Amino acid sequence: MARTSAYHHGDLRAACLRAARELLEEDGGAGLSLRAVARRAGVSATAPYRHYADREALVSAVAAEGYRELAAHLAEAHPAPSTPDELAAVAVAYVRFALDHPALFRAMFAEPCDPASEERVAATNAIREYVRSIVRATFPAADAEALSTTVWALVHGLAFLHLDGKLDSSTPEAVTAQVTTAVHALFDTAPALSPATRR
Amino acid sequence: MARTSAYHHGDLRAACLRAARELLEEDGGAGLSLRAVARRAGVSATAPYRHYADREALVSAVAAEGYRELAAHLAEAHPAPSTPDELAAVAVAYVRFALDHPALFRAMFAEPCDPASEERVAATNAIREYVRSIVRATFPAADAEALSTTVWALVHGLAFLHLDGKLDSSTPEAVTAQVTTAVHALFDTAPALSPATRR
DNA sequence: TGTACATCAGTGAACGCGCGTTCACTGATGTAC
DNA sequence: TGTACATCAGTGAACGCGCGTTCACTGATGTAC
Repeated sequence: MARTSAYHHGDLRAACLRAARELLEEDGGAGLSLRAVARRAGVSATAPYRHYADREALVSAVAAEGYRELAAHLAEAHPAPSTPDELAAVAVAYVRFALDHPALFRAMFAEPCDPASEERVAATNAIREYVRSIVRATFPAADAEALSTTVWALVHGLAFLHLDGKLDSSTPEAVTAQVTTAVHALFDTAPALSPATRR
Repeated sequence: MARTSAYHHGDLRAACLRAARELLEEDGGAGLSLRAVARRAGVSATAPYRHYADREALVSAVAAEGYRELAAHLAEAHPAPSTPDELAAVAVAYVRFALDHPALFRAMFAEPCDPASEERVAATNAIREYVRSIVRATFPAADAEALSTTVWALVHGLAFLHLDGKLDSSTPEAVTAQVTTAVHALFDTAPALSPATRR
């Protein structure tokens, strides 16, 4: 900890982010106020204003962090997928992330995004590029632009429908099965798109 | 109007719903409070409590109405789709509905649904059944359960990504093109699923 | 048809709450000489 | 190495706000006789 004294916090900016994340996990999106964040960081209600212009700025920063974590989580599921099966594993990771961090995921997507937040725009572009590169690797012959939109939408929709209880999310296995089935429905019967590596 | 006097409103329940809808369209989800609804309905702040147990009950009623309207809107796009093209038209209608009523659509999906609201549960089941019946008509040979999940997720994901500005929604044509392309990506290259009626 | 009365659907004052944000301030830190 | 001073990062009181909800109430309506 760089905490140098009781007065000067050390790294309040990061502490606010951490507090905001905790509030999201515990109270859902409703509990995410600047005052609550300050309270949890053990600091006066106005201290965060030294680091964030206003509430919106904090929320954008949280969302951007979420995007980065999501990207890392996907990469962890498979660093460079190039078959439908590997792609399905990444899809499962995407949905899992949403289910494991529901309030964060909602904060990232379920409110109008402030286009003025460069950090946030950059982070979502990174996701988009990541999906595109996977599709390119998996289906070199296909129109990567169109197909990657389709893939992203399918997976994103699965995430939200699960999040909202429209699909059975009672066990991790049920989720995995549904996501895997859906991804295969998109690809397995599509010879024109099939990659060379397919069994 | 059944308005029988200035004191007794006549049909405050319906008026609250209408007011809530207007607030959603104008102010987005943030403006949807019981007090604002009462104000707009021209009634004291506490009058709505005669018709709704609490704020949550009102929101659920609004969401349920939204589901019913969405269903009607889809049926209008095509009463009984049975080809990929017709299904694509319904998909476009789904996404259009989301873009035309963003705050309503978010209220329907983007917050944890109260499972205690029977009206709401029934309405979302209706949507699910509707999607399933379309898939059954279009692909008699397929596993309707699995495929309808895939279709719904794809379309739902497209709706949300457009809503959040992750896809180009600048013109209705752009949206239509993207949705149509995505739906065809799912089906056109899938001979095993193709219906008899396909060209 | 007229009246007494129960019921229904409103009112309005009041409660306590947490919020975002401003402001003048002050304690701690770091830098120039 | 010591000191003066600018700057930085906090504080805490205060602002005005809108919210959900409660409560005792009252005006309007409808029904039984």
